[in-house]
Amino acid sequence: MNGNKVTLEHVARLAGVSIITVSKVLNNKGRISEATRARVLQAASQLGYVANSAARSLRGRPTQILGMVIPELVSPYFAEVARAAADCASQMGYDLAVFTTSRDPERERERVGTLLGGLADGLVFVVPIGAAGFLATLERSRSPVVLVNHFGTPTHLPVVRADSFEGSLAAIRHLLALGHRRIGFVSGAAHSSQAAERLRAYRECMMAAGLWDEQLVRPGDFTQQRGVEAGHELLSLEHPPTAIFAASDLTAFGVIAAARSRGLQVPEDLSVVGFDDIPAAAHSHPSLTTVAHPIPAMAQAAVELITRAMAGENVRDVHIEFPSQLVVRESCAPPPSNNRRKHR
Amino acid sequence: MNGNKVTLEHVARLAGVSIITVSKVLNNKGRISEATRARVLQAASQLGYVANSAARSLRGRPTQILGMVIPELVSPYFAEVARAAADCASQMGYDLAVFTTSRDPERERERVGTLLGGLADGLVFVVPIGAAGFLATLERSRSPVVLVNHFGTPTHLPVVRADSFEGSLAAIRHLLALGHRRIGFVSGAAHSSQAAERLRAYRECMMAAGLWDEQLVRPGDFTQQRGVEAGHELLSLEHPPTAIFAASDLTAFGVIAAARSRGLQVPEDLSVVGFDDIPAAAHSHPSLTTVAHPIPAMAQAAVELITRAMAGENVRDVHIEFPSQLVVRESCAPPPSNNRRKHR
DNA sequence: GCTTTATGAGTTAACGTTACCTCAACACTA
DNA sequence: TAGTGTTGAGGTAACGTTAACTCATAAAGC
Repeated sequence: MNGNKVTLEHVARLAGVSIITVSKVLNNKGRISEATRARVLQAASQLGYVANSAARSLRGRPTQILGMVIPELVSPYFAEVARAAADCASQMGYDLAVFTTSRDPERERERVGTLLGGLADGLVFVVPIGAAGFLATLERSRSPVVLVNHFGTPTHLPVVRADSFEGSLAAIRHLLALGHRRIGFVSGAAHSSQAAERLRAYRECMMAAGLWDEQLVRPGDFTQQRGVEAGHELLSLEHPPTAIFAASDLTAFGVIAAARSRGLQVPEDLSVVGFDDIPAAAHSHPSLTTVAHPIPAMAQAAVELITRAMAGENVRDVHIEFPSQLVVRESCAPPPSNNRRKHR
Repeated sequence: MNGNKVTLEHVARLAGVSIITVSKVLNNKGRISEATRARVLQAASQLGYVANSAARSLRGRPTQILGMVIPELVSPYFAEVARAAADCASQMGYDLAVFTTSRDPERERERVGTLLGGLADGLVFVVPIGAAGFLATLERSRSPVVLVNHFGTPTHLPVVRADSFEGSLAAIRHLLALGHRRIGFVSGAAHSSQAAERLRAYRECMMAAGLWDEQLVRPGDFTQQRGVEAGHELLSLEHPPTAIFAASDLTAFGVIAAARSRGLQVPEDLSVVGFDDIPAAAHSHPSLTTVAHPIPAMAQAAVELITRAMAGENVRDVHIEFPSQLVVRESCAPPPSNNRRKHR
């Protein structure tokens, strides 16, 4: 692997001193004569010595590193969370080590272990899916951990999360208020608890309004590609929807692309609502009506919680929930049938 | 810090076996009776045991982790690089540990040490600024390292980078071809070698055309906020520019915002070119003409190089340069004075 | 009944680093 | 001169884990 690992011993031998002396020089500890110091530094530099942090952390030095385990960085939502957390951590004098797990539970467990086993002083765990047994283990280990967006099994671990239900409800009600009656839904990835919340809000609202139609719900996976496909599926229905609520902004962009390729105008012929409020949502044309999580505030809360936990404060059962909020922009309008009636 | 660290010893004591036996059970090595195995697993689970990866890596096990050291995740450019690399790494069976350094050279050195010192099998180092002595050290250490976007001191370490000069040249020539004569420039952060390349292209091109005017160059820092300020500065000049080339897309958005707040239309009254081609550039209104780095290809190349290096292949002096490319969209048009002349 | 073999468990040592201690040499004070 | 303090260096042990051994015990083969 690593051609020739340079250790303290190599440096010590070259400088003609003991290992301990080298360690002291490099850590600025103890009293060392200028001559020795110079010789050691010269030797270390010559050999390209880099301290082995695994060994160092094994000796119990705090690392000033916060760990973050997150499913992926590919989706803008997670990228934003990582960004915001890195920002907060940096402001508090910590560095953030971000690990992606590709949603593989085994890997997740490993990465969490890597981080808590000496590498990081604390851990922010962005939970993709309720890993019940794992969380219980984590809980018992009493390591400084904060869960972000955990919706599954109840836990005593501190949790920071954003509501998806209320915001989704607001989105559907917004469409209903505009006069829409056939409202399609493209869901998020099957394993996501956030996706489940969004679907639940859609279902409850539509059922309460007596507008529920199973045909109007299409499975999705948060991606733009799937948005295109699902958009075509919905718009090919005998009674196509006049509005579509997508479980992510990317999916919403896909739906819009599908609509355009069929000659439909957004929002004149089709209203579209997304979820996430990624930066592109504000810059797109038309700008996208969407539901926003307050990501910076969430990251701030998570980092603050973890530092409090590391300081020894008891944060058991601290649960902080942030509201989601409908951001009305340009991608929604009254349904075309209403307009026609008006014009006649 | 960590309330009660659970080690193999604790598990062993509870299960009534030796430390080694526990290690064997948890690693599926050696021959263990079913009864013992069950007891050990039960004890480990009960105590919430998580292996200390520092100790483990100290014993020389490969970690299947690639390290990435990157200045920050806040700017979309770096976020995209991290995303793309995580994607590639994941496809090759590795996880990516992303470290941000806030551009602090001391931290940078530390993080690189952390990663190479046992945590990661290899390192992708996204270089913010030429840290000459550090790179020499790294080079001598013979660790598997790939530099991304290194432009400073020559090195034998493998380098993957994207050109900024040619793309910037193309951007300025595009504006010249449209008829612009007064072209403003908002530079990137002072310490960035990429920013320097962009400025160099602007200067050489404008000087060659006999259009150089120092007033037209404003210092920037890649941010949107600074784009707003610099935009106002440039548009307040006695002879304001009819086009502005910004060293980043965010800055370009800032310039556009400044122009709008002064009642100017883009691109009718002011043409704007950005740099980076962040996702929002395609979705903005008007969509942004910009210069793109082929980030996915770069990430792919970097990850491939690092895996080759880890496999023992000699990658000394391998330098791969990707071209930057002008992406023409809607934010540029002929200057208004030209139109007037035509109309008269 | 004795050797061979399989099985399950434990021992030892080492990875690279650092906290804590010891120790030699020398320069002061009383 | 003896005692005290300062300076510079080295020694020992420990962090948690695991590879390579060793060693009992019991089953199988002759």
